[in-house]
Amino acid sequence: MFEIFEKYLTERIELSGGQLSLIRSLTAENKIARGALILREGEICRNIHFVIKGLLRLYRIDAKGNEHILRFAKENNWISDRGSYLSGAPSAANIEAIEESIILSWKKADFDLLLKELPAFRELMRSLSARIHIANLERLYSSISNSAEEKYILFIEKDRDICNRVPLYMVASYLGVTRETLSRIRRVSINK
Amino acid sequence: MFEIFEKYLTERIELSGGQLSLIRSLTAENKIARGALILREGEICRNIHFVIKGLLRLYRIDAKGNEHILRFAKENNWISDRGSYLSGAPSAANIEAIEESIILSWKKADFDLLLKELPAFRELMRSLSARIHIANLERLYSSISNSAEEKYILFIEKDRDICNRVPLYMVASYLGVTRETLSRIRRVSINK
DNA sequence: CGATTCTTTGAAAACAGTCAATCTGTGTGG
DNA sequence: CCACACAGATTGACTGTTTTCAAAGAATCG
Repeated sequence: MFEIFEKYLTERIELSGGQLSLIRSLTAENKIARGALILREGEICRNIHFVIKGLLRLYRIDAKGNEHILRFAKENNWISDRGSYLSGAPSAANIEAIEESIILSWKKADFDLLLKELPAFRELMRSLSARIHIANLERLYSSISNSAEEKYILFIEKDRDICNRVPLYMVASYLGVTRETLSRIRRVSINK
Repeated sequence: MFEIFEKYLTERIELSGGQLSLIRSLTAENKIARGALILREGEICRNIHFVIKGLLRLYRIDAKGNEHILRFAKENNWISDRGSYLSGAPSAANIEAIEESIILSWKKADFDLLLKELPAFRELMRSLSARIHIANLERLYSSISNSAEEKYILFIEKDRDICNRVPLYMVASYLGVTRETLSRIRRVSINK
């Protein structure tokens, strides 16, 4: 499965055989069962992950016991709780596999080594990080400026694939509305 | 005014006199009148700014003509439309001085040069960028999981200073509610 | 003081949440 | 192959929250 990641990398940056071997030598591969957690609230996020296959969600549980999904991660996406990963503080979030998934994982120390040794890799991470930052701002904007229905429509347009792969109550949780509200929005939207 | 920025820098990273001179030589200082825009919707954001004094806001105007504030920037904060700045695409946002402000500005090419030449500076920017990323995620979480009143309370706790310096309708716009709603929330909150 | 900008209020309508019940589809064990 | 259990989705009735629109009250500033 490392080959898929190798392809991901070489399509984006130039790496020598030796550099690829270095990366490979620090990479762990894991199969995650549907419903299993790779990060649990209260734990420190000590790894960064890359999704080879499958779909995961990062979510928190609020004081009332409601789940709120902050992000989905599918094939070719990176995932971790960045706050906890960088600060070493306990995470407030859970990361769960929605589908049976295959992921690659790196310990923070190893990943830092890669960033240090491989400028191109570091640059790739930086540009990804900028893109994610911008995407988050867009989502924030959508969340303060759009109605629930508009947010739903934007979400299908932007992430149709994810929308089709997760149950509707997770879409609702991602959008910040109840499942019932989403259900009613859809009833109306479909008749348009 | 560069001295204030110099202090900001030297409190955070080590820089030689020569390096500071290099930075200074590429820095432009500007005074912005209250209400003036330093970025207008449709323009490309070609500069990055550092606020020495004053307060600015970055906002967008939606299809119905409503303003939505994505962020405030006060003393010692950086501001630009990162999406437009990095991609060169026209910006969807405006940046306006809420108070008369003094800012330092760098052209993208010059700023890139500084990032390239000064590893410590680059590292500082990277860590700031990570912090902003995390703060944005928190805000997104708050926006999907909290009621309007909870968001308001969080905002005063976290940004009391800004809250006191801007008109309430801007707080409302930042929180994603109407001014009337914020007014009613406050009436209730104050009696608690 | 007068003009402008900002804030508050009221009443009605639109929107979203809650709770309880029902419906649908899927898969498992008998 | 059927029946049942289970997870997910929908519906209805009700409640609560937020918006909208229009008007009136502060506050600020030249």
